[in-house]
Amino acid sequence: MKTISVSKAKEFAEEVGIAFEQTGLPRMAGRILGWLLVSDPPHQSMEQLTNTLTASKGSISTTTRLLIQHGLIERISLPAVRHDYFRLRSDTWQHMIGRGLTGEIIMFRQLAERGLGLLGEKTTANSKWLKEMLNVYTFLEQEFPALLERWEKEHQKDLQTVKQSR
Amino acid sequence: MKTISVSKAKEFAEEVGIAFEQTGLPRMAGRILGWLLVSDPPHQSMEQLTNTLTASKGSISTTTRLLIQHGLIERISLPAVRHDYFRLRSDTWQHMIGRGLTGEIIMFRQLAERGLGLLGEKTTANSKWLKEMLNVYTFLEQEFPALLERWEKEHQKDLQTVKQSR
DNA sequence: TACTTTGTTCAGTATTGACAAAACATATTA
DNA sequence: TAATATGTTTTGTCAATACTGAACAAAGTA
Repeated sequence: MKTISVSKAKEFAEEVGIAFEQTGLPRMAGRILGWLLVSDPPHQSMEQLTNTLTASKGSISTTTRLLIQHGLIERISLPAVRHDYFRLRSDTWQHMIGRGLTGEIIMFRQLAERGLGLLGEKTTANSKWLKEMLNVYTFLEQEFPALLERWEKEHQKDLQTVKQSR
Repeated sequence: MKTISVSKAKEFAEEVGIAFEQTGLPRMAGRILGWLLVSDPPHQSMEQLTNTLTASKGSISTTTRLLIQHGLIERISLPAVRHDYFRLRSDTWQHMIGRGLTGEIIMFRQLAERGLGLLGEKTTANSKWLKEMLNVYTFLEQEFPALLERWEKEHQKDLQTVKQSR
């Protein structure tokens, strides 16, 4: 029976921190997510978070609120327990994808529109370029959700397979 | 005949700057891209860039090099002209997509793998979650290029339509 | 060879933003 | 009401980094 190494888990939390920093969230947000991804149990109190991540209460408090607003984690409370716990939401990856990928697609589609609006009716090398950009991102904006739906369907099958193999 | 407003174009460059900042590039990189998207002519000298963006030579020099490395712009030189020009590459949007969307997909797929590696064989609430995450991002990593190829095919058709309508 | 034009590199500055620490607020138990 | 536990908000500090400005390099012109 292999027990998970806490120090390795902390390293992992740091890595996730770096990764999420690249997506625009504060590093601490990624650290919390990273830890919640591998912590046992999957729900952790604020005290546990401050200890394992060696961060201040204030930082954890602010960042957990941010993550809750983004729909990535949720606060849970147990009866007869003073403090709350945080855990990943079951649909966190949907939100991650929506915030990152879908958000970027929409942003660039809007930029292309604005740029074309500036150029007006004139057809220049630039307008040709911008039209192509608008074209791609509009396409992605339509097709990307369809792609995710396709995954969900295939995923349903996977789950059934898992059930059968029990 | 509507002439493009320079001040509006500068505003646009600033907006693109903000947008690209969110994707991890320096703001100045986005400003340059934004200006090149609407400037007339589509190729601009370093002096023109320093003037319109009110930025220092050094900043433009450093940032154009960065953009060239990323494959987003290219340096062009005209015969009998001392200075060089910069312009968008025709395949810039492919690089934008690759850097942003594809990169993010790969990054998160790798994170899920690392997390699962940490948990080992144990099946917990977390491992179930991570497996799902790995599942989605692996799916996206495979299907996203296919999606782009599909666009390119449909795009070929568009171009032919344009030719016919001339 | 001097001079000008063009572009790069580097040192210093300024700005941004994440974080810690402490003050503050709220609620629970005694 | 006092005392304790829990969580939030705010203020200040520090670090990262984009940017400016100046020194420097290279290459073309007189």
